Order: sequence, then structure tokens, then C-alpha cells
Amino acid sequence: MDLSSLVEVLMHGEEQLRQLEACLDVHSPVEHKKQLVLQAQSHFKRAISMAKSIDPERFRQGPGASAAALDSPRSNSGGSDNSDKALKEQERREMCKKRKTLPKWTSQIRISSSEGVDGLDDGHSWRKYGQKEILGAKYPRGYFRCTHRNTVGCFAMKQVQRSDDDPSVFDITYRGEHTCPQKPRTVATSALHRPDIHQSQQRPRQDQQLLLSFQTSLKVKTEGSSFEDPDQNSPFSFSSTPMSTLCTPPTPENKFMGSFSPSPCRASSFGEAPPLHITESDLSDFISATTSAATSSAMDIAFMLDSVGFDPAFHFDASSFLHNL
DNA sequence: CGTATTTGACCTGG
DNA sequence: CCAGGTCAAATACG
Repeated sequence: MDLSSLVEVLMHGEEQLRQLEACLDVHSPVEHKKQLVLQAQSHFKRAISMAKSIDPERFRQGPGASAAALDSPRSNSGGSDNSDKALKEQERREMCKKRKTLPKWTSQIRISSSEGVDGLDDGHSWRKYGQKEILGAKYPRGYFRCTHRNTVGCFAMKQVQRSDDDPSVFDITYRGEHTCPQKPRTVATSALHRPDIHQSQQRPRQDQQLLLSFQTSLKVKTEGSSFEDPDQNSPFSFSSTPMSTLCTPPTPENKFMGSFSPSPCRASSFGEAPPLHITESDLSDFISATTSAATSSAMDIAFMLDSVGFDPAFHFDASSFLHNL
């Protein structure tokens, strides 16, 4: 556990706070602010545990938080005997429609070798459903959708595209908000972390990388839905997005396609509510509704439960998250 | 054995 | 027609 990773995590946290500050007096959706807070919190938590792990002796006492296991077996609302071509066509068509209306935003994140996939997991489980070579890009683009799409009708999706020139940068495009609960895992581990047995680790200029990372790590632009936040100003110079608005990432996330970097997975601490609920119902309607009314995520959840109609004792499986090769 | 990923075929919008 | 996005059969995984 080296110091530079620690610094990096701290910087992420700081950046989140900075963005939050920028958002504060603007009329941006509460959800965004909450997200920022949560992200910052998780970064700091992580930083703390990293720091502790540097000198474990000093901080020995309760083995950290309880591993509040909220996992439970899945409930399957079976009854999936469909298979009518017409029906599938229908579904597909619906999908297309959704595709258009779904809010979409891009966030560019950098994965440092030290961090790996770590901590960038937003606590959602994604299932990969495709990969495609993209025209002018070296690396293929991976297509993911929420694992619980069929169980709870969560239509969140994301695309992960590795940057051409800097392999440690990933462009992640999210589409749609999760309507499913997040992975509730509380993680307080990382006490003992062997220096990974990485073969080809790019360790050298980490400090300089940090700066770079600081600049590019959290660039996010939103489109589709209209969450404006014209005030979002970062001290950086990369605002190359003319008309689209810069916003905050609901959650940075990653999980890339068949490439290098093995790594375990890890969730940001505390589960929290999905920020928005979006269904096929009129999106804009909903948005205006949210901006004016939605004040608590809890409420959103209730709303969601309500409208989707699964029982509150809902449980899902967060058990398996894997690493790719 | 159930789930997740891989991967080529297929579909669709521009 | 093509590029990008998705499906689904075949595999891999645990």
C-alpha cells in the first residue's frame, strides 16, 4: 500500500467535494449532490483504511466494521414462457424507444495501476452483453446492462470504451438510471494487502500521473435528459463541451472488458438509494417532478417499489462480481 | 447445474 | 451500405 495511491484517493475525494461546492448554490438536483457526498465519503473512508493499513499496529482494535452481509439468495419470479417472435419484436421496439429517451452521460475515468478496479465499483452489478470493435479505436467497446434487468426491470446500461492513447483511461457512458438497489456491501477491509504480484506494473512516474489523473479523472458530460448545471466549473481546462452540460457522475464505475489488470472487486461503502426512478413513463415529466419534489432517495425507493411492484423484502444477489482477465 | 461471458450473427438508423 | 448496438448460442466459470 503505497502513499501515492493514498494521495490519489484523497484527491478524488477532494475533487468530489469541490464539485459539490460548485453545485451547492445551483438548482441542481439533490441527487447529484448526494451522490457527490457519498462518493467523497467513500473515497475518504477508503483513504482512511489505506492510511491505517500502512501502519496496522497503531490502529489495531475492532477489526473494523462488521461485514454486514445483506446478501441473500435470489428470488426468481419465474414464469418466463414467452417466445413469440412478435412479442420479441415488440420488446425490441420498446427498447429502441427507451434507448432514445434514456438519459445518458459520459464519464471519463482513469484507472491507476495501484487502484485497479478498486473503489470504482459503484455497487451495481453489470452483465456484459456485447463487445464491439469500434471504428477508429484500438480497443473494443464493451456493452453492459444491469444484472437485474429482468428481475426488477432495471434498465440501466453502460458502455465502456478504453481510450486509445492512454490505456488507463476509460470512457464510460451510462444510459438510464438504476431502479434497482445498489449492492449493500459494507467494506472495511484492505487491512492486509500484499503488494500484488503484478508482473508488469507501471509504477514509475506515479506522481506525475497523479496530476494528470486529477485533471482527467472526472470529466462528465450529460446529455439526453436535461439536468443543467451551467455553473459547474472546475479549476481545470478541459471543458470542451460546448452545449452539453457538465455534471457529476452518478457514480464512477468501471469494469472493463477483456483486457489486463486482474483485481478483486470492492464496493464503495454503504448502500444507498438509487437516485432516480425512470420508467417508460414520460421522462421529462418525471424530471420536472423530481426537481421540484424529490428530496429524499428513500422516497424514491418507495416510489420505485411501489410502481414496480415487488415486495419490500426484496433481496438480490450481490455475491458474484468477477474480475476479467 | 445455474450464471456470467464470449462472440458471431442479426438488426437498425443514418 | 455501414457502423454501432443487441441477441443468443456456445462456452466458461464456480
